[in-house]
Amino acid sequence: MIALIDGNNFYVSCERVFRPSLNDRPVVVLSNNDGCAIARSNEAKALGIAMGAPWFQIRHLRDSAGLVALSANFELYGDMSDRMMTLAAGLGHRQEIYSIDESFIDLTGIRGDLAERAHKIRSRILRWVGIPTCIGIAPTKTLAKLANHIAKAAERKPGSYPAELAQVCHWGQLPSNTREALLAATQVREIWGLGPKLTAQLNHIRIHTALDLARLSPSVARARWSVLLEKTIHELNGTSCISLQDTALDKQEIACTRSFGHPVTDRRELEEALAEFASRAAEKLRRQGSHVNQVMAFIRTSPFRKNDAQYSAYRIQPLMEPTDDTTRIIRAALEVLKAIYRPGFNYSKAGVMLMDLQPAATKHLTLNLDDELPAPNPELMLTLDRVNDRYGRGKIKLGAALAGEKKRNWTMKQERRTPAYTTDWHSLAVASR
DNA sequence: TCTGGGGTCCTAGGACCC
DNA sequence: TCTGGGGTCCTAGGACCC
Repeated sequence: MIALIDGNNFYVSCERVFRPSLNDRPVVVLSNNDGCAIARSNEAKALGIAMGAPWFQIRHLRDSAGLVALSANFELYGDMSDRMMTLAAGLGHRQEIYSIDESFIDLTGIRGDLAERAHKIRSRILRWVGIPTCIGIAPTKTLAKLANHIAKAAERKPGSYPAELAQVCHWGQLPSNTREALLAATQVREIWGLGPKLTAQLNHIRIHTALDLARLSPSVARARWSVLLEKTIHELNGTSCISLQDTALDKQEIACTRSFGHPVTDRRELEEALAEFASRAAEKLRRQGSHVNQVMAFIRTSPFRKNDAQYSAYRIQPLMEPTDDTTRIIRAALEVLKAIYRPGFNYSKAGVMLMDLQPAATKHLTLNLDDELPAPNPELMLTLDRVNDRYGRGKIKLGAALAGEKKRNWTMKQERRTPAYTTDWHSLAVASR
């Protein structure tokens, strides 16, 4: 059996731990730039706020419905996630951390009543970390996701599901007619791995529910669509095809991309933004212990500004030799900008991606293949990372990423950010007497 | 006025080989 | 009129995830 445990409305729940006054109120957490809602409390969902709803479209609910909006505070969420995951691991012997708020846990070899055990872990996480969770238990990952989905729905809408399914749903314990009824009540779109495109195509051949899909021939699914859909069908029928991945693999690519707080036209400003993104990406690269062979950079206008002329371009810059040196990575990103920049556009977004990564250890000899480049400087990079780890991100930067005299239109808007309660001494909550 | 960011996997098709 | 067959590797783009 496999369990899927995840935090309910995770970002909102993290904020509520430190601001209990947000309980029972409609709350959303906004994406970078305060652009759109990326987490919603149950009360906010009840107001009809969709995932990804632009803030300017729902802002009126502040006055009419008491909606509270907060800027995303990823430092806080990451730390709360670590605490939650550590306790969740107690469910079984192996854990796959699937996202910031979800993990799969292998329950093989665990004796006793699994649902009871899940309830215990759940209340421990609630008590010690303050995050409410739901748990699905099933023989495959796809069914565990589905069971988790049911556990949440049963908690949120008590009338429409059997009460014992709320919070913890143990698929394996359900009678087969109940399982069938639940599959029939689940829309195809809600199944893990089925997005809008596949859903539309399946609906077209009159497959609407999880039960319909479970009855589709796997080989037909493979021939007409792909091996992914074939696996999903097997998984819905209880045959495990997607294994637990309990050791985190190195990233195959590393990206840093941002939308700008205001439109940017100036080339100098784009240079500054790309240099900053390249630096951030290089830090992630060194933390993973990898070297990069190709640097991709892009700039684009906003497709939402219908009256603006549109332009979007990217290019991949191969490096002379694999490196983790910020200076070289910035240089490559700026080479790309030189090639793709066109004046006269309102740029709204840019980014740097590091592709074709390899472990740093496999590089045996260093050739200085390009005389014009300064030699890589590992000591400088080490110092840079140490200082920034200790005193906060971006305290020291290389010249290209420094602000010019101009105002920085490209920086993010974050007007409603809460403090980093758990990772910054100066932001600790104070208990007053 | 105002619409996120960071990933993975699969497939089709082209280049190239003998 | 009619112009092989089979294989590998790589890449761009699509679809999906949270």
